[in-house]
Formats: sequence, structure tokens, C-alpha cells
Amino acid sequence: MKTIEATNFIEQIINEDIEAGRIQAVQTRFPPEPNGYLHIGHVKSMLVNFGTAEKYGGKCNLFFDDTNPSKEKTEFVDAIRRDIEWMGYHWAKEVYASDYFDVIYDYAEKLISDGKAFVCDLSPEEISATRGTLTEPGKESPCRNRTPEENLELFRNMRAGKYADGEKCLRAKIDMASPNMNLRDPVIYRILRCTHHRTGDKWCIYPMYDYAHPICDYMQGVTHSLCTLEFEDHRPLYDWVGIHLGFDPKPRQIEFARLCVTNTVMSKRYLKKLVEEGFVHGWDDPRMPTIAGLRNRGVPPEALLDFCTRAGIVKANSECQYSYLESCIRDNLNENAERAMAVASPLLLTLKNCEGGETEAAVHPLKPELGTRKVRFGRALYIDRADFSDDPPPKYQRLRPDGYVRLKNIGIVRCDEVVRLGSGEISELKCTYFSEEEAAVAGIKAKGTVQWVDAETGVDAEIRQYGCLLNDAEYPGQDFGERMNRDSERIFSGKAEPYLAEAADGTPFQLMRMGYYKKCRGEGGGLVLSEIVSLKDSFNKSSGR
RNA sequence: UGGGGUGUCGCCAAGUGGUUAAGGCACCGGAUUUUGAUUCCGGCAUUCGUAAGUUCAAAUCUUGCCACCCCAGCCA
Repeated sequence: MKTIEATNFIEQIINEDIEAGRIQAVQTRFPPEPNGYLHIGHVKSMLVNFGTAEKYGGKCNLFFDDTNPSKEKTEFVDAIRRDIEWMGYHWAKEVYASDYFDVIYDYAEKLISDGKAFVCDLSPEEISATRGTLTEPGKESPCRNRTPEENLELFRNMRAGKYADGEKCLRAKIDMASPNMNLRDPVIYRILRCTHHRTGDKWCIYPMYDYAHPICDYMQGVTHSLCTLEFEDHRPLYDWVGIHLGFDPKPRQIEFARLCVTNTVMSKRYLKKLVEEGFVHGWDDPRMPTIAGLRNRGVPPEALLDFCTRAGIVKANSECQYSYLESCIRDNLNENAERAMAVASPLLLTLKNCEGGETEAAVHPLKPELGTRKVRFGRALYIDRADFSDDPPPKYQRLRPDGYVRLKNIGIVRCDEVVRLGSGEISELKCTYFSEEEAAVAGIKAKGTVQWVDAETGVDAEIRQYGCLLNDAEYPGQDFGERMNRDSERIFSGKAEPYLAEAADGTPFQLMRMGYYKKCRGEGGGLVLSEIVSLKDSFNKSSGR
């Protein structure tokens, strides 16, 4: 097995393991807990786990960490699978922590027999109270010195359902005085009467993450268990389990920093709250930072992967600016998205001297081989309100009273009359049309070019809710995501207005930028929001556990 | 105040004792342009949290200090 050129510290470590002959092949696992949808933070984990395995010609399993049935659902399992597939990754095997419940249980009996674990009668409150503090050691449980025989019997009784939830638990016998809190006789099995989404009511005791994870990794032949930074001081416990259970070769845990994006909520806890309390339409609402939400906005998976790659895999906690993500999306879309015209905030424009017709528009200006498509237009069109100004700022290049502008792919237009409602609001622009030829002959030039939508055949559908009107009625039957993709050049081609929610401390948070912005210095775009969300309660920073 | 981590341009991030300290995002100029997009050219850290020390030579080694993050769930 050969080393590759390392592009991050994880690969450096793997290379060292290869050079030292510690591993024969790379095996990783992507380990979501099925308690919610995957979000953009998980993309980074996928990149690390699937990506690293791929690079080394190794394998990566999809591992569902389902050791806490009270939070997990099959619905999430299905959504997670779908999202990984959409991201373009393939897992070697699909495994569940629950697949190993029997093995995990047997290992617990082994630990007990070896005098490495004991059944504790203390209540959760008592355990908490005797754990000590960051600076003071904890107190040993009075049950700590029970004999293996006694512990074994008690543990079997736990499994048999002879005790109530919380009445007893199994603890690893490590060190109550350890400066590492995780090593102060951690609970490794709890009694929990809860129907598991896969094992049903077979078990009334469930293993804890810290104990089950190293076993599951070992059972899968995982060589490198890649996880986020907050598990760094769980590593000694991860290793403790492996050492005392005699795992050889023992998987190696390596931690990397989570992905953070400015003003973006990335905690499943809050995302769940948004869904459950109806702030959004669901986990796949286009405003959500979930993979499903991003998909519904028309964000290509490659752009997400590119973003995580460019942000880098490191150990330093950092927060990427949203504009970095947007840049990755724009780069991808510029290269791949087929073009369509769109208008966010429609303003009627009528052609006084033209019956309309049909024009050809390049499917993709960078890819002439994709040809053109026909776009029809009548004498009534919509342009964006931002593309007209009766009080134009300096250097304004678009339409103004008595001014000229080019309607993309049609010709040049002169604004002859501005029709207003009683309120003063502009309701219509009456224009004279000049074909490119006529304009050339007459010496008419237009500095700016604007997109337009045919008033009769333009479609809005769901798009309107999120602020856009698409030009072409020629994409029937496409779902929201595809439509957004058609339009995404426009959507992402400039700065987006943030979709804001107010936080308790005044910090603006956003679910996702949901915006449309005509590139124009000093002007905001016609963003239409379906609803404004106040998250005052949700984002209280001091939220306890 | 215990332990574990991390500190390189506004934001990411290369860098592993000898280079003028990569690159990307953002930003600022200027050119091309039927999307104020794209593309193109140019600008943007005498300095690497900080203070000493070692060395001919330090972002890279040593020591002290400072800042930030994580840990006291029978969550993951």
C-alpha cells in the first residue's frame, strides 16, 4: 500500500501509519446519529470520511450511531441515505450500532468479569454529585468494589428488566480522580425502556456512545475513526475500551474542527426546533442549511464539497464567511448551470410598436455546443423593478425615463412613459422598441442589458414564494430544485440579501440566504420572503443542557 | 483556578530552521463584455497571539505569559 501526497494533517497521520506498517488498507466510517437531517456541517464529515477512504483506495461505511432510541427515527435514516447518495458518495456497507448490540453486551460482561466495570446503584443525580468538579476529584461509588460475580448477576438482571429506568447503570472502573472528567468511572450502559427503531423492545438497556463506538469501529475494521474536536478528550476513553477489550489492531481516533459558517445555524438541536415549531416548512425548506434544503435551493453537491475542501481540514476552530460558500456555489454554477432569465420583483413593460415574437437565447454562454433555446415574448413583459429608476444614481446603466436599455436577446428599448398608480407607485413602463439593426442604423446605444420575463407565458409557481418569477414556461414538471438551478445563475450571481432572524442578544442569524440581487452598487435586491422568523427564544446563547 | 486543544492579512489557509511569508474569499483599481455577471490584468502581512531565549539564520526549536474553544448527560 502506497502513501499519497498528504493535503491535510489526517492524511499525514495515515501516511505515517502506512509507512510504519500499522495498516494494510484504510477503512473509515461516516457516523451520523439518525436524529435529524444532515446539514452542511456533515458535508465536511463526509468529505473527510468518504473522501479520505476514496483517496487511499479504501472503504467507508455508512454507520448509523443509533444507541439512543429516544431520539432516533427511521425517517431520518432514510433521509440521511438519500442525502449521501445525492452528494455522490457510496458506502461500502450500511451498518448500525444496533447491529452490534449483542456483541457490545458480551463485551460488557467481559469487562465485568475482568473487574473493569461495575453495576452502580447511584441515581443520576448522585452520580453527578459525586463526579467532582473540574478542579476537585470525584468520590468513588460505594458499589465500586462489588465482586465480578455479583456485578454479572446484577447486569443480567438489568438486561432482564428487573429494575426501573435509572435505578442502576453499568460503569467502567477507571479513575474518579482523573483530571479528565470522561475517565471518572463513566456510565457505559443505561436502563432505558424505549422502543428502538430497529430492535424494537428487545432491549431495555442501551450502551453509551463512548463505550459502543470503539467496539463498533473495531467490528467494522475501521482503521481511522475520524470525528470532530469535541471528542478529543474522549479519546483516552476510546483507547481504554480498545485496550481492555484487547482490540488488535486498535482503530485510531483523529479529531478535526467542525465547519462553521457565519450567521448560519448549524446545531441540530435548533434546526429541529425550527422544524417542530413551524418556523420553516420542513427539514428540506430551502432556507435551511440542511443538505436537503440546499438541494431545494438548487445548490449543486459539488459546490458544497468544493467549499469544504477549500475551507480546509484542520484542527483550528474557525468560522467561514458566508461569501466563501457563495463564491463556491457561483463558481460551480457559472461553469455548469444552464441559463434562464428571471425577475424578482416584476414591473410591467409594454412595447408600443412591437407585437412580440421569438428569440434565441444561448443555453450556456460558455458552452456554445449546447446551442440555443427559443424564448417567446409578447408586447407585455416584466423587468425587474431594480432595473428602472426615475431618479438614477450616477453611472446608472439601466432604464430611466427617456433612456435606453437593452432587453437581453431582443433589442433596445426606450422608455417613453412612466405610468403610475394613484399612490405614486410605478405600475407600467411604455416603451418604443428598436431591433438591434434599427438601433445600429439610428445610432442608438444602450449601456445596460436587463433580463426580462414574458408577462403571458412567464411562470411563477413556487418560485414566487421565494422571490422569483421565471421566464420560461418551457420547463414543465420540474421540481423546485431544478427550477432554482435553472435560475441559479441569477440567484447566485451577486450578493444575496440575508434572510434574517433576530437573536436574543441582537446578533443577526440567518437560516440561509434566500435572496436575489441585481448587481448594482448600493442597491438591495427585490427579495420577497414568505415569512419573517423571530428566533428570540431559540437562539438564547445561554441555553443550558 | 484541573485537563484537553487552538492561535499566520477582515475571513479561510499553506508553511515542518535558510523562499521576496503560497493560494482562495472579501475588498480596491483598470481592460474586455448583449447578464453592472463571467474573463483578464494590477493592488492588498517587512510580519506569523505576546515576551524573552537558542542559532550565522526562527512563523518554524525552548521557556514564560495572553486570548479563544471543549469537558462536570444514565446525549452523540
